[in-house]
Amino acid sequence: MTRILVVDDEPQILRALRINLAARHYAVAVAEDGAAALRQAADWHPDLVVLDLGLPDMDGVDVIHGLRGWTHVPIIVLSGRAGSADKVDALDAGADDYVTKPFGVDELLARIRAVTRRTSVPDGDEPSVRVGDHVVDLTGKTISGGVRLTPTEWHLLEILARNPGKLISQRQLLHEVWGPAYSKETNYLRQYMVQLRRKLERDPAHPVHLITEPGMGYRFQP
Amino acid sequence: MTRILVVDDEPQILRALRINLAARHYAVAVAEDGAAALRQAADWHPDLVVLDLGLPDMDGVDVIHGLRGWTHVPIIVLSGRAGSADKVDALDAGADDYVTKPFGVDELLARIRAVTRRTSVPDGDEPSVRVGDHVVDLTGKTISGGVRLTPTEWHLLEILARNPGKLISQRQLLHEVWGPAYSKETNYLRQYMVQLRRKLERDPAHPVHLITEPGMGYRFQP
DNA sequence: ACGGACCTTGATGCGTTCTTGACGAGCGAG
DNA sequence: CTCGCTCGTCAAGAACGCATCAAGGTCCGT
Repeated sequence: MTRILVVDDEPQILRALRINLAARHYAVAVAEDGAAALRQAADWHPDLVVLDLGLPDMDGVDVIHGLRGWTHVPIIVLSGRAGSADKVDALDAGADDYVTKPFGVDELLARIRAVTRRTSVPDGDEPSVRVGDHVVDLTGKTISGGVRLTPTEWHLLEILARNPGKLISQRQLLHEVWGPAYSKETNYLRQYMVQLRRKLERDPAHPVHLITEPGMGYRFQP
Repeated sequence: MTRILVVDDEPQILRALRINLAARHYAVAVAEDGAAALRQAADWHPDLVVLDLGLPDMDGVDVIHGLRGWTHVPIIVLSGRAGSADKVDALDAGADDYVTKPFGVDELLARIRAVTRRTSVPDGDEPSVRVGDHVVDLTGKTISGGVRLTPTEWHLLEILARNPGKLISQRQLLHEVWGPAYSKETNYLRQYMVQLRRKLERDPAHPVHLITEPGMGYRFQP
């Protein structure tokens, strides 16, 4: 289920979007100001953010920057300002689309579909990877041999497996899985890497696929 | 260089876009009807298509379908029709964005940047350099031949490798890697240059790629 | 309320990496 | 020729990061 975070300070818009999105079977969370939006995004990891630029506590463009600092989650901006400069600023800050209020709900829904389609398609090219004796199906969330992973373990493994051979910094992993507030909690990483290795590696003490790069991060080696 | 195919039957729009895009260092091709657009896309493989829906020979939505049959190239639609249904049809057919005419050139350019940013990041260009017998991948932090570098070694090598052929002063290297307080500790540099050469150079005693410029700094020679 | 699965958090031991000092070789200047 | 400087090399203790174990804590369904 696609998770959408709606950020707006006008209750009627919030209400209308929540109803419409829920009717289309999206999971919806809402935030009424920029600080709450950033917190929600970090906690909940939405698949899409619908962001009103006119927030009470901070500039909408700063919210975009705050999100882009650690995630590439698609952002669709809503704004009452139709000026060209406003659009350019928001898009160049990292927004994916810009819709001028008043907007048609049908149009917004179509743009949501367009943006989610674009981001979900490239992911689907590598459905399964091999780790040791097991075959991991990233899309189906299944592993051969009766191995089961917890949600956090899946999240971690996915990030690594989608970048085979590439080093992923611990900072990036912590940001993606636990949120920006946990950049320093490397214990979490150690803990979960141990569990992943225990479940997937043939010899957990001498990992072949889930490699530690001391002081830098981790790497998935196919 | 990003290649953009512009599809429009109005000569003045074609002309304006061609000039503006060329000025931003995009490679531009044009087509004046749907059939030509499909042919051009197949031949030239553009990185982005800007498509006017009001073409003389066929419906714009059919052009989108024709493209989507074999490619996921981003499509930005231009249209004089502002109706919600038109937008929904085009977006659901596979368009990535929908801009209503008349449009601001700045806005279109920003939307082009937004769309290309999203599609080009996952592709991930792989800047790799050769040092002696080894191939160094700076983004994946990998080196051929099973060579491993420590974080500090990577940091140092990155600065040098990102400026091939250029002389980097010791002051600058120390400043970047160890911080402003260590501008005088040239022994650190000596220490780590030795290790880098030992790991990368064919003959560490007579370096070919990691060159010392006595009294000034170091240079990476590709 | 209870039990289990999952997530957080702390502590310990060990291997690697970093830091730091010292010494000799090479080189140009006086 | 000698001095002064910089660089390459070596060595050793300090500091750091990681794997691992273990113990709450939280949230869920029975």
